[in-house]
Amino acid sequence: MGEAAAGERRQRTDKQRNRTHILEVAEQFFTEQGITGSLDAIAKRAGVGPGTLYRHFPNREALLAALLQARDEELEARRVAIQREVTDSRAALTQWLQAMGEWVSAFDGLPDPLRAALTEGTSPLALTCQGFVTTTEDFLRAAQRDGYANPGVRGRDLFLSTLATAWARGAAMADESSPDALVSLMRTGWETPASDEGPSAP
Amino acid sequence: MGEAAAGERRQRTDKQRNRTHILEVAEQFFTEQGITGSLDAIAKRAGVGPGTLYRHFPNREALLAALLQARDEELEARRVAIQREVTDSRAALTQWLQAMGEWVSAFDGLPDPLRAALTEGTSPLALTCQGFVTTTEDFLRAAQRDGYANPGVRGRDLFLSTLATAWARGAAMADESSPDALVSLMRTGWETPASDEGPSAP
Amino acid sequence: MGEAAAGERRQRTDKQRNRTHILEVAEQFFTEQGITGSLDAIAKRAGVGPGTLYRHFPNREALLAALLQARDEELEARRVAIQREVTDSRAALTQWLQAMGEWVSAFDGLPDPLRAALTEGTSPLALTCQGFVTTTEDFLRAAQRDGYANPGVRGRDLFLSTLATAWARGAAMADESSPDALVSLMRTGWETPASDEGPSAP
Amino acid sequence: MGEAAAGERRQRTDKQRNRTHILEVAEQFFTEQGITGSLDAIAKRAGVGPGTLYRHFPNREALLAALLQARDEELEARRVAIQREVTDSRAALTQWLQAMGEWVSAFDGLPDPLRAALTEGTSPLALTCQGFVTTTEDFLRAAQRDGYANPGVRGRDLFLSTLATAWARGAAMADESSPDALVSLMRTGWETPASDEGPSAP
DNA sequence: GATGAATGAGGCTTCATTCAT
DNA sequence: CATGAATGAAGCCTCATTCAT
Repeated sequence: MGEAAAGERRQRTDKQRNRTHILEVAEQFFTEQGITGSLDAIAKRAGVGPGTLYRHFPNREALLAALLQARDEELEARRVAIQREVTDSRAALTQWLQAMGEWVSAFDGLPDPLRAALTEGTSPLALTCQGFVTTTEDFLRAAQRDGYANPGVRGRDLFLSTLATAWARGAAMADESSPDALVSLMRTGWETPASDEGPSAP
Repeated sequence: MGEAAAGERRQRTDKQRNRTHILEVAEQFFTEQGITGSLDAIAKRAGVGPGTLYRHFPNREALLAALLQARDEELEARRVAIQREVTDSRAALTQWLQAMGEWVSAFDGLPDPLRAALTEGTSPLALTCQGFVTTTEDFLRAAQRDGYANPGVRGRDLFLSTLATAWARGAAMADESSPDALVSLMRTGWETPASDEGPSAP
Repeated sequence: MGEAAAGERRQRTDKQRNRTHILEVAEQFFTEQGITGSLDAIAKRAGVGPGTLYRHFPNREALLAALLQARDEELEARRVAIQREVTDSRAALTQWLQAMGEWVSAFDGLPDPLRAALTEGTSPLALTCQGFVTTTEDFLRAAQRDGYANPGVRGRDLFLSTLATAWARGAAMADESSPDALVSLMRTGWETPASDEGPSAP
Repeated sequence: MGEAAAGERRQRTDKQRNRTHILEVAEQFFTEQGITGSLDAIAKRAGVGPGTLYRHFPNREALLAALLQARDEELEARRVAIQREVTDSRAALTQWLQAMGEWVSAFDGLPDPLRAALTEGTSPLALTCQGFVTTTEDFLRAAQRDGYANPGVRGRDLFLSTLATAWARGAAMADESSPDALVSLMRTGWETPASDEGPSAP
């Protein structure tokens, strides 16, 4: 218990540095093994006791949230860039969806807790999700206003669809073309645009 | 064949009965608790030892595969009915996608192993998946031939998309409109059909 | 997980023998360390995996109950002997209380779960407790009928008091005379019998 | 002493204030949750670091001892009142025992460390216990001198018995009559006063 | 073929205690 | 002196899988 080898005790490093280090390790770990890997293993790899990990991040979701927050800034920057540089609201929405799609594909298994957070609200990830939905709504609204996007579509649906697409991409998608196919499906659907008359020759 | 010893036949009968019973129990169990519950619990509920379960189905996927195969007949019947009764290839594809969507939503969590089976091929579920893809291709080909479906779309993509939609539906989707929204998204996409000219203001 | 070193796998011994062995080990362990020792440690000492211990005894109380059941027979024999051989109902009650007192002092800390079981009823120990109360009531009733025991006293109180006395005895009672003192206190109280007149000088 | 630096005095004052606050919080905490709760939780609730708690009270027993010492004054007052106002030594002893019984029931689980302290002597609670024993001896001696209490009884036994009774009362004693029953048992015992002859009708 | 006992790694979590700052 | 991050042993429990009977 308390009588741990005192000599071996890791010097108290700067808390922030430690936290950062854990995050780095977790990032790598999740990248390799997906987000369901053991937290203890992360602690071990980071060279800290499980209690330390627990102190910083009381559960997997909290760790995940912290991890994603760091990446958030990147995405935020991308969002700003799109809004600033892409004047075409259709292209803007497309690019935003792609950026978001990449983001939620960061780790294998990530879409699952995000989906859960979307509906449960109690998760630390809920805020992140909400932000995504809101931003998507912004882009979508512009596209709809310009007649580029179907009026019935909601931002939330697009986010969920993006999650689903990322989920489908999964860990190892042997078929490289599928990811794009799904994105494209989400964009144009499988149905040919309804022209006034029926198909050419039934 | 016919002259098999009575004892052997009796055994076979028992074994078959056992297998069937396990499947029934598993079906109920998975329906209630999702597909990630403990196999031991299923064995216990079925009144057999875990070894027996294991003998029939060496792992969770095998059990799942057998379970789905049993349900297959229902879906197969639906497929036949669609092909026989629905002459419009677009409606046929739509109905098939819906049927498939319901099917892969049978148990909470089912889309995950199905996706895995789609890419790994070694899974006992792979065959099932392949059957879906093939059937989807059939319907899709007809719709494409009639000009109802975009030519670039592949059966595999539609199946994967159906899986993704089922995944998004998930266990508890508070927002009831989302499932339909996703299906519709998959069908028509978010983008407005490209008319000849661009939107009012590019 | 499942890929445990197969060669080292302990041969499946007779289940009963194994169970008995665990009980023996637990008995010794609890005797040494009190009943709050780690169950994992018991498993380890018994040379079985924690799962095995858990299979036989799903929790500490169950293990305890099994352990006590074995001792129960001994106590039961003692009860029968007292009832058969001790004609004096006062002596009989006294002896029974002593026997019970020894029984509940079997392990350090045992009185705690027994007390809990007495009030909660859901514990596997509840039955045991109830049996004690009932038997105590039998002896007590006889003593009361013969005018040896105060009418207001209830069997349940005597059992609880016996528990409390055992608790007080605790692990290490340096003062050897205290246990007896408490028993005697429970028997005669601290107050001098109320004679007709008050004391000599108030 | 008087010429101590102002800074030092300020520190001392702060420290004292801190200590007092911790005690208040601990009192409430133990009252709510029993004495086995986590010390960290107390520190947190008190708004100090665990190190601070530890500095003031090197372990749970020390904290408890300090806590009880604070409550001691109340009991002490009660003792004085009894000694001053209750002239009947029997009533005095009774009242003291009751006061003490209430005192040791202050927190759920308190009797355990007190018992330990009684036998181990090294505990910070030992002094408190010793005080109780001594006071009990005083009251008891008077009662014995007046012929109200049995000569063989010792103060220590009465204290231990009081502890045991408090333990039996425990957290949730469904049966409301038991506590009183035990107290009364301790007072008069279960046995009818030994008259010269045997019982009325054997 | 059926059984179900056994396995045991490994997940999560808690918390008394230390000690750098 | 106060702080609170860090420690890490240790507890509990689960469950896929094996294999003697």
